[in-house]
Amino acid sequence: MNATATFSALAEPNRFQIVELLRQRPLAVGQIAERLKLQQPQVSKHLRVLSEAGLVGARPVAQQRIYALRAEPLRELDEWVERYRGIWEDRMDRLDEIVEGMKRKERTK
Amino acid sequence: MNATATFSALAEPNRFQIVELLRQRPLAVGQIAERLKLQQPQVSKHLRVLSEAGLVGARPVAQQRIYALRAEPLRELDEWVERYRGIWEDRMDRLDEIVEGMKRKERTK
DNA sequence: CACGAATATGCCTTGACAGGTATATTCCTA
DNA sequence: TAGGAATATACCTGTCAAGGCATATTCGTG
Repeated sequence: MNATATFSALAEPNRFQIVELLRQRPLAVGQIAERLKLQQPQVSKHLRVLSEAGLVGARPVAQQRIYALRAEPLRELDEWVERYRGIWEDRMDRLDEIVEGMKRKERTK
Repeated sequence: MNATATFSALAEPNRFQIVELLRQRPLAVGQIAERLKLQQPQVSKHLRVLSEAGLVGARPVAQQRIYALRAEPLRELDEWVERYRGIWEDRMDRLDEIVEGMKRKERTK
């Protein structure tokens, strides 16, 4: 589970847009380019990155390649963020208590 | 909800590590540097980025600054990925059907 | 109030990456 | 099988971000 790979793929705005677009349904490269008003080569490059991150997969149809989302990285992302649920289900900001604890000399190290 | 900002903050491995570390409990800058074997200035810089992304907050205690996770971006991330649940709860790979649909000439445009 | 501890900031260098454009590749069809 | 459509790749260029290091800043304490 390489989380940072997923993050770094989604950090680029155009790639993020592509993923959002593919959430609705699979699309060919040209269709993506058209809808996002991007040039075809850049779309291909972004798809490459997304593909290497496992976020999309392609299927050839004639000269077209239909790209679709792949579940795994997203599921892993879901599992990752789930481990942080406590942070906002707890009343968070345990900061105060912790800070108090720290004032008692280096218990913290 | 600027998702790409969150992604781009978490895309950097050291920052990701910092977040993982802070999940357990808030820490001072020096403690983070020590545990991750990073130099203090870099830690400060990373914390700055995380802070601007809203992922962490600081609280001064003497000359120290105690950093802790902040819930909001993580919750938003959770909400975002939730919208993708269908992708893996469905049997995914609607690819096949869609592809078939596409073969019927440009219904897709 | 000088000193030291903890942290932030500034500057420099280097590497990664995104866009632009041209071109290669693949595959259908007349 | 030549031509064109759809897509991938190569190359160049500019930008930006991360690390290293020096230094500024803040604050408690003797």
